[in-house]
Amino acid sequence: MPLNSPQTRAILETPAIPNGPVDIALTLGSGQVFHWDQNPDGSWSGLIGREFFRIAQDGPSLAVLHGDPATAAHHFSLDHPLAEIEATFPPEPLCQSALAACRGLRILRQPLWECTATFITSSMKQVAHIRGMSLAIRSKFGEPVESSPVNAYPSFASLSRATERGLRDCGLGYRAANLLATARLLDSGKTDLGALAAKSTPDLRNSLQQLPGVGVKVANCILLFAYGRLDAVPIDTWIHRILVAMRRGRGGTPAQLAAYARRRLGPYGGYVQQYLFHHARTSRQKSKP
DNA sequence: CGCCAGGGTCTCG
DNA sequence: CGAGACCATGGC
Repeated sequence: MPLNSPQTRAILETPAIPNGPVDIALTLGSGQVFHWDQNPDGSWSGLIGREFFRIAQDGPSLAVLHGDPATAAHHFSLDHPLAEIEATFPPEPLCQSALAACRGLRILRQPLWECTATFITSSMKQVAHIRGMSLAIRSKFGEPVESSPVNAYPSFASLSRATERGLRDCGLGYRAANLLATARLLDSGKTDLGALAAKSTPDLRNSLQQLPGVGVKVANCILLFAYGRLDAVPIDTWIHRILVAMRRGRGGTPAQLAAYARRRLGPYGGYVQQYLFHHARTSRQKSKP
């Protein structure tokens, strides 16, 4: 069945064109989210929360073949003004080449708990490993979703009833205790991730860092990928190296590099960071400087 | 085998 | 505040 047939094609109510293009492969493959699968026909299957979606690239926009188009448009942030965002990219060659390579990559709006949990498991793990842990946790603790091969990510209430051993069996290692402790803290009601959204970015960052397993880097990932704080810049090993290169080899303390990133990457620093991260990871040559 | 991966936490100056 | 040790796991 061709993607363009009227029967299988559901055009988004809100065209993406006015806000710039969206590239689904770049967006889903850039290490923000870890459970989507590409089908033989090129379309992508995955869950947004507890709903199953099948989505294909359709020119500069998306064709939602299964699922609610409005939910997809919100998740893929089709309202982000991409042309305006691109215009804020710094003139540095590193930033401009990343921009040229990643046009259409959008920062997703992920469910708060799901994003928090997956990035708690992400520390000192490669992207492929994070995906493996996400799928294992979904399979072992998550609930099945109609027509989806992948289970929904388990709620914190559900995970709070898990055991550290059960989570270690999903490959989490020492991260298992952190994920379990955070699930139980949220289940106690002492912290409400949704209510935290009213806070300023610095206050929200501090609140997130109270969760076991959430330091400044993971907090910035949650700020960027779930709370839509587009100026938040997660500094992992890749971005650290890039920032040092932009400073012509001059290193510095984490606080100094964070200040430099905030000053140099601008109001959409999270976007710049994501383009730099994905471009560096996908264009690494066999020879390194 | 050694090294690295989207780090956090604790301890000690 | 800043630096170091330690924490598991898997791929290359």
